[in-house]
Amino acid sequence: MNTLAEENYLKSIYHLSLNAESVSTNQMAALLNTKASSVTDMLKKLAEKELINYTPYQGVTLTAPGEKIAINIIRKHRLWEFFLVEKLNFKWDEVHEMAEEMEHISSNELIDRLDKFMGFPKYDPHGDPIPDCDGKFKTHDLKPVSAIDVNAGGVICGVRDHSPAFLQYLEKQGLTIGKQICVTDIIEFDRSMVLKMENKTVQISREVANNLLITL
Amino acid sequence: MNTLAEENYLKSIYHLSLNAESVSTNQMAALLNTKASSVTDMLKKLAEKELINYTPYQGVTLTAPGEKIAINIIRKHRLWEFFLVEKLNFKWDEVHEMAEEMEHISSNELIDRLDKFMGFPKYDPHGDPIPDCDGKFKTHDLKPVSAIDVNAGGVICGVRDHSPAFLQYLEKQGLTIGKQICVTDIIEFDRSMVLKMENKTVQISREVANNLLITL
DNA sequence: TAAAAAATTTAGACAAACCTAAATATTTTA
DNA sequence: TAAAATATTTAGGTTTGTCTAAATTTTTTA
Ligand SMILES: [Mn+2]
Ligand SMILES: [Mn+2]
Ligand SMILES: [Mn+2]
Ligand SMILES: [Mn+2]
Repeated sequence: MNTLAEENYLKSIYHLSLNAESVSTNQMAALLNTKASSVTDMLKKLAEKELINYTPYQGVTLTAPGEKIAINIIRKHRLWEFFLVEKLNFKWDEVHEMAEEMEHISSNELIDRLDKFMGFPKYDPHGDPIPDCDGKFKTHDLKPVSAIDVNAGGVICGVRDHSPAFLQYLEKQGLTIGKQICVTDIIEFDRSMVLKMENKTVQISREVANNLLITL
Repeated sequence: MNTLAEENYLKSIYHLSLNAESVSTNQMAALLNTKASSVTDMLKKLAEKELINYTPYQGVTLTAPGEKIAINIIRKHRLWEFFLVEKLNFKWDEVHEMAEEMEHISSNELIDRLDKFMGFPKYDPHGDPIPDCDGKFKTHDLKPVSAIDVNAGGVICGVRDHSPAFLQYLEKQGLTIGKQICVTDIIEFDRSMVLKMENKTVQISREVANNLLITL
């Protein structure tokens, strides 16, 4: 099928496309921890296979077949993360690197059975939606905590930053998926936010508030 | 750590070493579906890393570190096969290729937790022993059915041939791991064997008898 | 035990996926 | 709107793991 490198490039293009019309060479190089010239080489190869639309200097978008492959990789990534947390008791900050490897196991039959084995979960441990075997999924409508006002609140349903450092911090504060929060104050000096939770109050920086997502 | 190709070579050397003092270049080329010259290149590389003992023209053996790596790959292979059969309901003839990929997932913590999740199984779906996290395992003392006499018998505990064709054939005849059998007759003409099982009788060729293993 | 046959290694290439440095195109800014 | 700055591509290499063809070593056989 496709090589591991090709799969990682397609997945990166998909992720970066969520925040912009088209994706630039440098964006990809930064995300993939590689050099712009290496990205250009791969873009030519993916364009040759008609998995991306590529015009030199103008950035790239996925074609329909390219997007299908990208979504399938993401499906595998998230299902394996769910497995690692729910069945093998890993913490949500420990699973990403393992899933980066496991997402390349090729069998679709395997992943469909894994999906069934776990009861067709809809969201991964970080709150991200898991595409079904046809690539369909719905995102709930999320807002960063930083975007809501005093006395408003909601349920924590996702994170923007998936780094272990951030996830560990949230865990320690009890700010995990499914928790109800309410903003009780915004400190004028640095715009940090005071959150009321079921049985305690925590104060988070603007930076943290930007990366913590809730549903209203 | 080691590349996927290196791991596959080490594993092959381990498997071939079970039937001979040292392993030849051509044996490896046949098993790995590659050319002898490619094998020579890799042997130099593995010798450089001190994972094998290699004298040109004289074949190879694993060093202690090389064997440790090989056994760990085999541990992963067999645990994933067990998972696929016991948890995802694959048949024993369907899992080998998937496990060939999964055995290269690098995390040992993952495999140790998988082991625990499944209750520390001792044998894989084909009857092969699963090394524990220290690389230790014991093989039960097996004989091919072809080596036993009329009126002798035992319990099916392994296979020598892991091909889907052979495994499917055994499945169809009910000759699966754990079944009790007894040799009731050996046909003089072609030395095929008649086996009595719990509630039926089957006749198998010499070829099949050579590849079916039992404990006495 | 010397030739023939077989096994193995060496030499020289190639594709994939990277890299650095140089060239070129695009965008920003004065 | 022309420099300057930035982004991207091209040119030329490297490493890994493969290949074919040729050379060499070992084993078999007559
Ligand atoms: Mn992840
Ligand atoms: Mn995730
Ligand atoms: Mn197997
Ligand atoms: Mn097996």
